[in-house]
Amino acid sequence: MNTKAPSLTIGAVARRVGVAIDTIRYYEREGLLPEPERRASGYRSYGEGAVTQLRFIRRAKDLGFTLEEIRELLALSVDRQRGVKAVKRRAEKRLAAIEQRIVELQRVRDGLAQLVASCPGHGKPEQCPILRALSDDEVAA
Amino acid sequence: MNTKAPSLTIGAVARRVGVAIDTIRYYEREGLLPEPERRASGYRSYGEGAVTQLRFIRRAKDLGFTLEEIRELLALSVDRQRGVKAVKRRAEKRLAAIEQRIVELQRVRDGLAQLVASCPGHGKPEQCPILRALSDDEVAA
DNA sequence: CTTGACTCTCGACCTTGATCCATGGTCTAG
DNA sequence: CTAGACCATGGATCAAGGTCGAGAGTCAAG
Repeated sequence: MNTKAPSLTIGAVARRVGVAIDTIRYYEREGLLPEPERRASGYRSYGEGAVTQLRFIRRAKDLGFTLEEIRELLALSVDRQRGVKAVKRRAEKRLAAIEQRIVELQRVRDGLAQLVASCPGHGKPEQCPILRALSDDEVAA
Repeated sequence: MNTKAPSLTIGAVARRVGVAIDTIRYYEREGLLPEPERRASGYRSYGEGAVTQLRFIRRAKDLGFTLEEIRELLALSVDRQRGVKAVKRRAEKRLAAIEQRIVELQRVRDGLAQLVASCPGHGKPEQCPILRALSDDEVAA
């Protein structure tokens, strides 16, 4: 297996994940990343787990989760003491929120798709369905 | 048709559109709304067009456009002929981004749903699939 | 040992999209 | 006329999510 302790510097982690060093320290301050080990010099010393967790954060962020939401997601793994049941409940809550978000996005997508489909892509602005839909308030006048 | 000049105060516009007065002034500063007429007193005086345009901005914002993008859309909508085509392209781009986001969210949802389904909701933390997935790397991709 | 790259902390600053405040003028109903 | 809404400006503040710089210590190569 793997018996060696990798011990990456903050810069190495940053390069691996493709994120700024300052961002890593920022996440640490914000409680999204655990405080890492320190060398005698005070340098932060990370293992592979930190890389994984950081990637998780970036992916979640790319999906539109706020840092606060990500903090919650990560809290699931900290919940060990509070039991599997609590973890499962939180996961279910998260799942429901994600599904809700998908539904909302789909609604937006459908509306926009319809507009795009009905726009010829030329002609006068007054006849562009996209512009009309955006500005019309169906006051019928 | 309509021969009277409506002349709405900023507050009236705000109430109609459902937006804060400060937000209207903010949009004006940011160039999303044209500078309105002024009464002798200095009060801003708006016509129905401003209401329409403000609604446009809010709708576009709800569709996920940034204010910067909306500024562009507004500029384009004034541009006859070429404008419509550009507007459609922007809308298509936005649509693609939204669809991409939905797909990614669905992937996350499926993963999380699977975890939730496979977790008994009791037992030892080490055996909870949710915790294992979050703490280990989720190589599953 | 020296150089250059790297890291530390702390605090200031940035962007977006607003929102709030102070101070003071305006408008309208009674 | 007067009270109570309403509006004006300029600047401060907010929240999120970072980003940057100063000043100082550390590390690895030559």
